[in-house]
Amino acid sequence: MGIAERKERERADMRRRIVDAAIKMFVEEGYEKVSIRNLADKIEYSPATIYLYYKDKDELLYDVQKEAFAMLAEHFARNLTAADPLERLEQLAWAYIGFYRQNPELYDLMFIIKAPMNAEGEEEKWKNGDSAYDALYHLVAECVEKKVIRFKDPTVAAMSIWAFAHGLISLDLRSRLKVCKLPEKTLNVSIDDSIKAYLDVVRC
Amino acid sequence: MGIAERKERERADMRRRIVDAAIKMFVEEGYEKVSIRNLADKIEYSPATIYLYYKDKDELLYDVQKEAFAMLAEHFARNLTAADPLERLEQLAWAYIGFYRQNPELYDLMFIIKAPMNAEGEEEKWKNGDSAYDALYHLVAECVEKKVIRFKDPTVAAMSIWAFAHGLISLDLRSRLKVCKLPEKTLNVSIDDSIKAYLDVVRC
DNA sequence: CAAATATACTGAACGGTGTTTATTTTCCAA
DNA sequence: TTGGAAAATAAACACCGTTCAGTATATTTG
Repeated sequence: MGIAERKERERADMRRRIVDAAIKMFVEEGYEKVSIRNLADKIEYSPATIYLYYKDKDELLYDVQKEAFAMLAEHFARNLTAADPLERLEQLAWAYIGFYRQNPELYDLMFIIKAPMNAEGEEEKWKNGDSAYDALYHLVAECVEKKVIRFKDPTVAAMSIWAFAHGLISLDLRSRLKVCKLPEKTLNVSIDDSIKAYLDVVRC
Repeated sequence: MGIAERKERERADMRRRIVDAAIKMFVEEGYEKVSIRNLADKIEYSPATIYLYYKDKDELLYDVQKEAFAMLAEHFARNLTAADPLERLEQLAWAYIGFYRQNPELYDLMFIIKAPMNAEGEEEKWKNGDSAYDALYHLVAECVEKKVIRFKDPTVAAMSIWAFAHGLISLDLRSRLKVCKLPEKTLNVSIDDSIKAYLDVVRC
């Protein structure tokens, strides 16, 4: 009777193996190289086998995205140490951009690439981003309540702050900041300066 | 001797025909459907012919992107009417998001899709975005100079404001704002509210 | 005007993608 | 040991961007 349980365990193990290989490929070789065939090669199975464990590539990427968000959550936990909410908000901002700089390909999957959002049938939810957004929301809500930032509504504040950071990052990731005509060397500096300036503007 | 000129004109005409068809397909069918084969079908030539006029798809999309930026420039020209710089900055913000709502697929090509940035050899420039960025920069610089916004440095200010608007739009375009748990109906309202709140925060 | 050459175009192929199906191999219970 | 279920796969389908050999058309030359 332990057989059904073992089968289930083996199934979970295989899904783990697939997702782990995919994460590794994302980080080491980039999104473009993560094809079903390359992935199958990496885990030494045939491409068709992957479809016994995932209904399509979108569903697989949804799981990879989930893993990436778990990494972000851990990163936040390590870096959000201050007691003061405003200080913690600054730590959140730097942790966020720090995560992007360490894992640009994963950032892409989490916030830009369309594929993983096609999983989860019919606009139900998108649970993967919940933990990260909740962390932001509750922190921002505390800042609004204690009147340390110039926003009135916590939902609007959270959306705005997130949008600003994501906007900067995604323009950088897609080479659109070239237009600002800054020497390549000083571009990262300018991004950091923009974040500092934003925090100054937002602060009460 | 008019032959060389006519040949050149015919070549330009063909490139026009290709770009026009591509723009049409972008707007009507979306990025995914714009394949060389579909495009060739649309203009009633063989796929190989397109490669006589464009070295690869990236170069073609670069020209489509250029066309899209021309449309944005026209959109700005129609909507930036106020004399007061702060008021004009608000008009710019609403014109920007208005353009996105009218042409989400083109916005994608202009600011998110990687392909067109692979054209133009070796990190030379990215001229397509110049006119739009210049419009933003000069307006923001005027606002900084006249001390109507809470930024000190115009470059940082322009980057920040652009990043905020783009962040909001690109999160919306890629369905990441789902996480904010707002009824679909009120999501657009929230985006508008965020922009209004941002303008309030930025204003002196 | 005819022949030679340059130009414009295309059919077919190459190597890649995600995905499906028919078939084979492996495992486990009777 | 054998029959049937489960797991894995080889091969194919329908796409994709791109290249190349070959054909048809237009132009220049003798």
